Amino acid sequence: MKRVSLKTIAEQLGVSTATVSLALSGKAKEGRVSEELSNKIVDMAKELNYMPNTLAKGLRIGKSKTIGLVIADISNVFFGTLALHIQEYAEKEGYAIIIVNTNERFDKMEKLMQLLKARQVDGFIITPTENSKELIEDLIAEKLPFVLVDRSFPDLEVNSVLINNYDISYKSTEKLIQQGCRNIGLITYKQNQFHINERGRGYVEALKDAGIFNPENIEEVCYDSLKSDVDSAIYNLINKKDKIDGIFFTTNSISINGVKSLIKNNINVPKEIQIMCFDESEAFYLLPYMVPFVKQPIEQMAEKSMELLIANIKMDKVNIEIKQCIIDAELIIE
Amino acid sequence: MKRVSLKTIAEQLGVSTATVSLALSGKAKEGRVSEELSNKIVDMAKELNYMPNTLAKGLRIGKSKTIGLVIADISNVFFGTLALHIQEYAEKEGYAIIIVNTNERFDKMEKLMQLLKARQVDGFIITPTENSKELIEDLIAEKLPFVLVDRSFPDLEVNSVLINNYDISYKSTEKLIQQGCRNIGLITYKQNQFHINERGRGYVEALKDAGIFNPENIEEVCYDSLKSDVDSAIYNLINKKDKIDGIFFTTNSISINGVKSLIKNNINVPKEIQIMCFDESEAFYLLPYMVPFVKQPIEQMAEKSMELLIANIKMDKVNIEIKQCIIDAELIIE
DNA sequence: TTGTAGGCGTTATCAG
DNA sequence: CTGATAACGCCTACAA
Repeated sequence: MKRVSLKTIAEQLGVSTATVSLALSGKAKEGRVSEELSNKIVDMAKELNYMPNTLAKGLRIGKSKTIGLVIADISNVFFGTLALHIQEYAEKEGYAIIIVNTNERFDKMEKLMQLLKARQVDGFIITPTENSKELIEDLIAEKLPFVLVDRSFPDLEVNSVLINNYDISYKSTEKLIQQGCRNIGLITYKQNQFHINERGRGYVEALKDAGIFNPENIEEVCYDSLKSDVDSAIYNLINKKDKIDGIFFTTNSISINGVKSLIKNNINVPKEIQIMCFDESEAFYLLPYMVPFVKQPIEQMAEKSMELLIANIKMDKVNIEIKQCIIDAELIIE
Repeated sequence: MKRVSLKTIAEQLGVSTATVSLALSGKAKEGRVSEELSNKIVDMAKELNYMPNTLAKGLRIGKSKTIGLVIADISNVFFGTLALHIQEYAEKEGYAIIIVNTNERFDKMEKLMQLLKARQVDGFIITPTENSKELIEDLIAEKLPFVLVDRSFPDLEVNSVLINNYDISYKSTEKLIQQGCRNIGLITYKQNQFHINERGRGYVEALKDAGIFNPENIEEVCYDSLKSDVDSAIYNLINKKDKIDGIFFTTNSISINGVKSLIKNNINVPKEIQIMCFDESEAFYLLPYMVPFVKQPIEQMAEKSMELLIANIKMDKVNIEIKQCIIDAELIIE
């Protein structure tokens, strides 16, 4: 049972493939094919269950109608949700999504970008790994359309969709202060990514503005040994001689582990220590107290990313317009 | 800046594209191209940063080296983790993954399957939506390679990778009985999917074998109104005149919501009511007691699925061998 | 209004 | 050992 192609239909009807192509791509209306013939062709296509070969089409018109989605880890709920919405918007626009996971590793990202290029993706949506600026610069040099989401490089003029990391972190820390905290700790990643650093900066500035900043209250953890690092961080914070009364966590993974660790240490939240988390977690709803958190507008981020990317793809590598979008996150304290 | 193709290299070197193709696909060794020329070609390819066009290759050889992954909801951790591992195994084998989300809806699944077929995917890995048997039968009729994961249709002879749903559910319920429960409730989906029904059956049989089955202890909830349905289910269970002393939840989403609801109702777990959940959740680790759960071997499921699928793809639509794999889940009670 | 022909980038076949 | 040439399925000038 061979696949049915334009040729199959053409042969059945004794017409040329060109005519069939025109009829099926709706160009009959433009007076290119008679209505009668056009109808016959459409009927036959349906009868044979014809399905255009996207590969051939892509080869011919130089567009694969495919977008490469490069993320750190699709099993992380934040990225999973982002991917879900990106896929849905993409589908609406006729694009398919090829997903790849970098696991936060530069070498994987490099390899996977090559793979996606070889597949002639029309564009990329990327949450870049630490220190991957050069890979992004490659894209610019090659004039390939792309959008960075969630993360970016401050000194690179590229399309990006971010949240207001600094502001929302400032606001979160300020909230802790308003609620009476005077000695607030921070647990963040030891790394070099702009979006994370901005969160830390928001924390620092809020405390400085309140005149209660203490650099010793900052704990850094590593992605690869997260659990134990967070445990030590919490240990350090709760055993300071100046008693800590608040903690700001800069990512969802740190938040979950931090809360877990506080519970393990029998810390009474929020009486002894008040907290402020990044990202929602269903886990929080199992606790007897409301866990305040920064809610990222994931769906809008997905929508905006697709919008920017498709706009860029459409203007076809010429006259590329750069847009840096900031979408406000929301502080949920109920 | 035009893309570099075989032709570009051929022109630079004054040889034919055929020779370039042979050299680059490593067929020089087979004595088809002189080592000297072959080296020159490889060097030039590197210099020009040549990248084969997967679309063209796919068109030519009739294989896209792409696999369609059809799942319910990539933002669900279970599917996210599955997707992560599937992508990694696929990558190792030179395949890319196009992910689509059905949101458990038949019409979406139908549409998305068409989309994937048009993209000439070489095979499918599918977690089929309820009542989607006919779509699977279409695949069989079209002789397209595929594997069902997590879910299947018992009366269909197809490749599938499942867990031992009946056994592990029997075992879980039995465990509750051993721990002293005598009046055990069930919360499950009101639906028609084999894997879920098997979990229910395990529960029923374990109770029957112990002589303590009571059909009134079964509560059914709907996917579309999960939260409120689970709340009512819990309400019903805890207000029975024959006091419930144990509950078995058949999926991860039901488990989380169930636990949440028990907490809201100030039920003392496990003193008043012991529970048994499906799938791990980081949420469980925030609770002051160990939440027992059924741990699915997600990575092995991913590996096995890819293995089966690739084996099927390789034997090229002829002599298709069907394999139904059951991988044992594990009861984690610490 | 319809058909012919060429080409997108590859690979496979067959000569030379 | 190397090179023409055809073909994969589709689109699109251009010709008829």
